[in-house]
Amino acid sequence: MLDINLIRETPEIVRKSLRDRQMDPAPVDRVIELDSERRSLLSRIETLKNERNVVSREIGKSKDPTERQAKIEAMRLVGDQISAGDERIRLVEQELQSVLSSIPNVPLEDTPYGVDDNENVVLRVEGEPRKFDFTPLPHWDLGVKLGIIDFERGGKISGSRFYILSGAGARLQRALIAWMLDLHIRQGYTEKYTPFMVKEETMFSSGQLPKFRENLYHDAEEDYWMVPTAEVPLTGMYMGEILDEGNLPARFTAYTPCFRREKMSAGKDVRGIKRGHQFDKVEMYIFCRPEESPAEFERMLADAEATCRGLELPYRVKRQCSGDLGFNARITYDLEVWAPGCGEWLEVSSVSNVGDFQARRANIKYRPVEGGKARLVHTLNGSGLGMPRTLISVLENYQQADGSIDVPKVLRPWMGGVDNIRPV
RNA sequence: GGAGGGAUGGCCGAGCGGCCUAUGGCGCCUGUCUUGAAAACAGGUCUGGGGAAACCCAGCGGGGGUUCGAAUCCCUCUCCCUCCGCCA
Repeated sequence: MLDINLIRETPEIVRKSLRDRQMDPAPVDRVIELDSERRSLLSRIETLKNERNVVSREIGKSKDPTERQAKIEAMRLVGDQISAGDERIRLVEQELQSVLSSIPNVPLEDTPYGVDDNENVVLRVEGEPRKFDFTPLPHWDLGVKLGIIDFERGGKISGSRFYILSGAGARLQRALIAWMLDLHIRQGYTEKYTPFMVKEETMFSSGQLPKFRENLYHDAEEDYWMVPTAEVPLTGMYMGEILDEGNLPARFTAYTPCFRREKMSAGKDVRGIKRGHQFDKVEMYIFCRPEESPAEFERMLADAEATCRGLELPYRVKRQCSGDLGFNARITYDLEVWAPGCGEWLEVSSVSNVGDFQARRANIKYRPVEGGKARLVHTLNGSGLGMPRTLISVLENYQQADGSIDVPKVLRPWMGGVDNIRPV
């Protein structure tokens, strides 16, 4: 959520942000109207409340029954006006909240302008794509031939966009998760194991609701929401809290499955395991002081890149253009790894600096050591990395002419001595 | 699932319709005293909103209600604790 003062004082910045994101700037003007209506109602009703408070106290002290009765009558009328006024304020505030919380974060000034993801800017390409002396297979062929991905039975038990990883495939993914978590711990993050189902309030805090309702799984009976990313419980941990400055920056890493309905991407990426309703991800998340968030952002990018380097996968770094930038983010870098079998760059990580946007919504502050008012923290999130796509890239990059797959060196300690996956 | 007990400021804890405009203690900050520290004493110490300011409004787990007036009474929900049952 944006600071209402930003909209009051410099609405043009927010209008431009919406236009750059290919959105209608009209909500900005609605916010301004509602805000001024709210303030004029407030000053009127609060005056009445003050009167009632003062007179009620007099009633308590008054000994004269006639005077008492007259004041009670008068205050009954004032009370009616207050109730009516409070109701109007409630409606105005409700709409204000709803409009305000639908406005996305303002991109950093140097964000490249672009209409959609086709205009994201490639900043760097790292690593040499491997030269094959045979035609590399896509993972859906490799997986089936090796007996490590079972698409048919995945579909049988759960429907489309589900699969079963089997034997060395399942173990390889588990090795990736364990290795990544340990890497992030060495990089200074604290591991968290969180609930995978959360309350509605938690979804709202991290900005998933109300905007992305369509993409979430929800248990109506118990009102549980299935997390679409670990960002949700990690943000939620501290909602409504004031943190000690001494604990900042606070860096966390978490493995969670992620559940997404993928309604918006119907028909896209249906082949293979690139886009499922359930996938695993290791996430990084940082709470920090506002002035250190740019440096933490660069650090997080480096930490995410270290996973690609460790796996020796060729990858490239892209900066999201204005039209592709996520709702919460001021700046986002995407990491894409090369998958030689399907011939694509696969997005395995998005690293974002969210500024105080999520913190305002979730009401997460810190108390400066030197005292004074609590200030909003800045939050950053980044995948480190998304599992199925990393797995795809590992399978496709490490495939051998004989159809087997070499296990990347860093993963071997988790593979029980297996360094090459062969057909079963 | 059943029975009972709780939820009040950073923490502990009083408060049971109007001297609560939230007592007291601990912690923390500032001052006095001291070479310095401790102790003692004095003052301060929550969040959000409105206002140029003075100041005002709201908040005692969440939501609703009764009343001129609610931390306090009523309804409801959530969470925590104890015991019983069931269970990976």
